[in-house]
Amino acid sequence: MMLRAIRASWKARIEEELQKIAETNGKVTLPELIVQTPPKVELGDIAFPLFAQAKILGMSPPALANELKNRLNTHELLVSGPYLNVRIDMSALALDLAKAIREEGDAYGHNKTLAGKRVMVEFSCPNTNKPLHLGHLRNDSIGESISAILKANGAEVRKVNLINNRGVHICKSMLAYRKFGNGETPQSTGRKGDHFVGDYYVLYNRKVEEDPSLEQQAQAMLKAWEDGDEEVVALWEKMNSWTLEGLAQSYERMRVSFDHYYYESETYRYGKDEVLKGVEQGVFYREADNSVWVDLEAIGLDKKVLLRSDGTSLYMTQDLGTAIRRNEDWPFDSMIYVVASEQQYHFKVLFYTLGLLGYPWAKDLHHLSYGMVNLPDGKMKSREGKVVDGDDLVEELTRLAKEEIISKEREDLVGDLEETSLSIALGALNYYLLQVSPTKDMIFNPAESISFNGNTGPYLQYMGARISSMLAKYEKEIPVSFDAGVLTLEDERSLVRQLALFGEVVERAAEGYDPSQITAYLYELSKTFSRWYHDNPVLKAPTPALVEARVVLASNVLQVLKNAFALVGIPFLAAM
RNA sequence: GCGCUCGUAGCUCAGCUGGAUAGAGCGCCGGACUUCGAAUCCGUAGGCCGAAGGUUCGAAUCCUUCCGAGCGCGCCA
Repeated sequence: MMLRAIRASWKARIEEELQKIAETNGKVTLPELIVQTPPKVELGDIAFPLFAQAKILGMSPPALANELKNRLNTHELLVSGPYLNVRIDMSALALDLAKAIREEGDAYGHNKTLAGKRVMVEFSCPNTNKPLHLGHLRNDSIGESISAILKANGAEVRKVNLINNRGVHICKSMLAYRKFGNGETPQSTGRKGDHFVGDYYVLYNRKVEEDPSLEQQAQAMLKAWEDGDEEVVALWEKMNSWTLEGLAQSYERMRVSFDHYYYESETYRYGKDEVLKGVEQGVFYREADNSVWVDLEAIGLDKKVLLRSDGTSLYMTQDLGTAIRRNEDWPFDSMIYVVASEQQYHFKVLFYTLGLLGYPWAKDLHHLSYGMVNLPDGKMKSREGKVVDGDDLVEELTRLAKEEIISKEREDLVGDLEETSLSIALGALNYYLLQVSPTKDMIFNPAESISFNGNTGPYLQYMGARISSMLAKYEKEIPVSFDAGVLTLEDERSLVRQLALFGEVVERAAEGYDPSQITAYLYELSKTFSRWYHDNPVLKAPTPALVEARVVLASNVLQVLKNAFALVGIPFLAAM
């Protein structure tokens, strides 16, 4: 029986007993028991605070706790002040746990709460006028992680990327290139395509300060693009492909992938018909100047325009259309937009407006809003080129990881030096970005992010590598049956308990759309393990029974580390 | 001005959705490698949880007000 079932059964037992006490006191209903985990292992494994029940029964909580313990009369219960705690039979749990982990393997900790649900996750959504920067990296980390977490909860997930390849900002880099490019190409300069195009975007922003007329020229270029001007469209296609090639390389290196791409150059046409239908349905209204509006008073907001007076569409219009189109392409039960918090208003309006149009799935749309990434000395400014470039950052982290491996003389141990260094870099980066709750703004401290010591991704990877290395020295198969009764240390108890809790953490992470639940869990588990492993021999434990039991425990920790790594983009390494 | 989000150790962050003495990492100081990998482990110091009220047996967590920060509030995307 696993921890959850054990808790439920104790809860039922104690509630039943409470009910008996209540009846003798002439009371009928008591509030449901709260189930908690005690802060320290010495206090047991399950805690039931009795404040509310004691109050109704007119007893002090400690008295009630003692009364319950006496009535139930088992050594597993202990009273700690106002709490009635259970110290469960850890060896039984350890056996069940080992069996479950052995049978489920990479799927241990997964569940079926979202089985049969189709969830679309949109993330990344880069512009084609510049390379990925740190902000995109946070977006990508969260997008990949939440997708993995939802899958682990049984959902069928479709990851989609919407490429913003259209608009006046795209024309700015095109304009600068046409004026100052001299026919250079990524090939001729050896510059990665997205950076090449990005350079011209920065150049535009510099030049426009001297020559404000560039603004109008960019607008004119956009008009020409929309009118299908051959020369402009050709330039657009050329520069777009440069950027997209560069982005594809970055995604591959950062292990980010998508099931489907949408392009704004197509989606920008969507939505107009839907808005017009809304006018017919009477959920939107038309002003005298012919513009179309939606009234948002019902959700405490003002009014929002959906079609311009000249009949052309807006950002909101196309997002309406795109959402509808996507649901036709791949009917989903819910959809998650991983987009920075600055667009909260937009999504609030979008979801509400889709509801007005009568789409039942509108209530299942979710904006996974995440905070800004700032630098210790302030904001990033992409127009000024004051950004932490994604490729550069990964490059630098990889270089430092490589140096570390070399200085420790582990080149032979790790096999592929490049690959291992990159894995460590990505582990460091993803962990750094995901350990912060998504809703919060965060400060990215370059000096700190490249540290591989302390509460970092590489620390976790190192634990995985050490366990792997130790188990490789164990000559025999990992035992299938063992005597769990010899695992008597508090840390061993704590490890078993934490491993058993993993599934609930996976659920919580999905419910809250919060990968930081997983990173926090990982650190706790690793910390407990490393202390235990530091203090206690495994292969050289004093008795064969203890060796077996500890080997099983270590291999269980290893499996759970791997499973959790997969949810937060930390590559597993058998050696590093 | 209005709306949303957020104020926790010097710095960067947790805090299991209202419960036990508020925890980590970094940094500081001090310990542990003839021992399964020291990218490790252990210890010391460091807090009026932005402030004041309120609800509650019980508040970092919920409510109100104030202070401070970020982001929104275009027929831009």
